Amino acid sequence: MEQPPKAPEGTAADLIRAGLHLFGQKGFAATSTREIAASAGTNVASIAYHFGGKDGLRQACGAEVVRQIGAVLGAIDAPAAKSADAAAAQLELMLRTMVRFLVTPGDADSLIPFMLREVTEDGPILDAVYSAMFEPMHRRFCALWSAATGQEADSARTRLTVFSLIGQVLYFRIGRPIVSRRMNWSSPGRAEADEVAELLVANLRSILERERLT
Amino acid sequence: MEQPPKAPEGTAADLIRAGLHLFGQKGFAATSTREIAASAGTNVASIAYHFGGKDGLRQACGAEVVRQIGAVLGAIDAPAAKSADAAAAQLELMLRTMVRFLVTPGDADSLIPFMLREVTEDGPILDAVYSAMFEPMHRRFCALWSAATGQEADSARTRLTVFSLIGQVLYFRIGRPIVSRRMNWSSPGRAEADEVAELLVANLRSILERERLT
DNA sequence: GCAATTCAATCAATCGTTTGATTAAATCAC
DNA sequence: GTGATTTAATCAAACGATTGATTGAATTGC
Repeated sequence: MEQPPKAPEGTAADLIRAGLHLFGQKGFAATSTREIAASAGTNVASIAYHFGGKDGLRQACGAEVVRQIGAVLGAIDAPAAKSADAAAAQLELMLRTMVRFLVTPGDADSLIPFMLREVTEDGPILDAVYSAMFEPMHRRFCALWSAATGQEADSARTRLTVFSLIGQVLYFRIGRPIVSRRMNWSSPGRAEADEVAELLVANLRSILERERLT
Repeated sequence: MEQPPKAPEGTAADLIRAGLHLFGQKGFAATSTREIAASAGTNVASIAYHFGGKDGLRQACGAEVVRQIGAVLGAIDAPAAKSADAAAAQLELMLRTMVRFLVTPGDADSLIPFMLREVTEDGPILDAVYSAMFEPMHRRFCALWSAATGQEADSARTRLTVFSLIGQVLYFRIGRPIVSRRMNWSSPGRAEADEVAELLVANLRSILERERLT
């Protein structure tokens, strides 16, 4: 039986929280260990004690991202859809969940900037997060797409189409500073997230209808 | 008459080139002035002499991005499309151009990581680049969309739809490390870019058909 | 009492910037 | 035209500040 990794607690957890926030906001190199310690309400030496050093804390932050996202993902882990329509409905639900999670300010505010930086860095953290998170998530999406359209689940076309669907969602988070300016959003809330979600679901339906093998 | 801003030359240009490359690759804070100077084949003091300091070089890099992208954009600046079909064709062309420019390795290799970091940073550089580049580009896209569908050009729906189209393209660049892993691309070349372009054009057509007011 | 943590203090290394000297080209006075 | 002077540009060297890491003592929880 697969045990869910335990959540850190105490000073270690405080340091990870501070690290996720500051690394995501200012970048790894631009964040000093003293700043992290101050934000966590502890001493600099705690970083070396708990994680072996600044790089160790970075790794721990990556693991914490995997853990948290895994918890959210595991909650909506549904059994394989029986019919094409059920699969399509499940795709829509996943899309809405993603949009709400990504666009609405909340828990993800620390996770996403951190991960975004790790992706552009393309370092060792990304390797771990990719195989633990991105790939399984993408595979599940592809399987649903296959069930909904009748297309091959691991054809290049299917994989790219799924990326194009995910890309639509992610851009509204990654490019949030730009989108907010253009839309005159001071800060995207629930209403704005729903507006985006409705549009992206409509896009999903249009693309899905085209790809569907009748 | 609007004069195109002149391209820097000499040591200043070398420093900007090195700055774009290193800032984009490792981040602003993680790049030392000595490293930049060495990469540009000059002395550290040149940075302060030409740009007033490290921050000045960062600004100059932002201006250079605007200049280069502006040059590419100005070249394909077409007159307003006459018919809906012509507008749709022009949208497809712009999409293909964007995909090829973004996905294929080349000149944009330094520009995009740099801009991506500036966007996540949401600093003063982004303000300048947004009004000089992102907004005009987005407006033109919206106008074309309006001409192709009959929708209102500056409705929230239109603006969001255009973002969703741009998002599809950008994700294939931003998430390139992830996409490449999943697609087993060692490095995306012309063939891969065309494959992506064809898919995204097909998506464009599907969405456009739905939004078209008959 | 003892092991686990946290602390203030300190370390060498590196950071961005400044300095004064040096060079070659441009400008000036005549 | 020509020698004197100024300017633009680059350089090695050094500046104070800050970095991540380490140390040994103090503190905590049991």
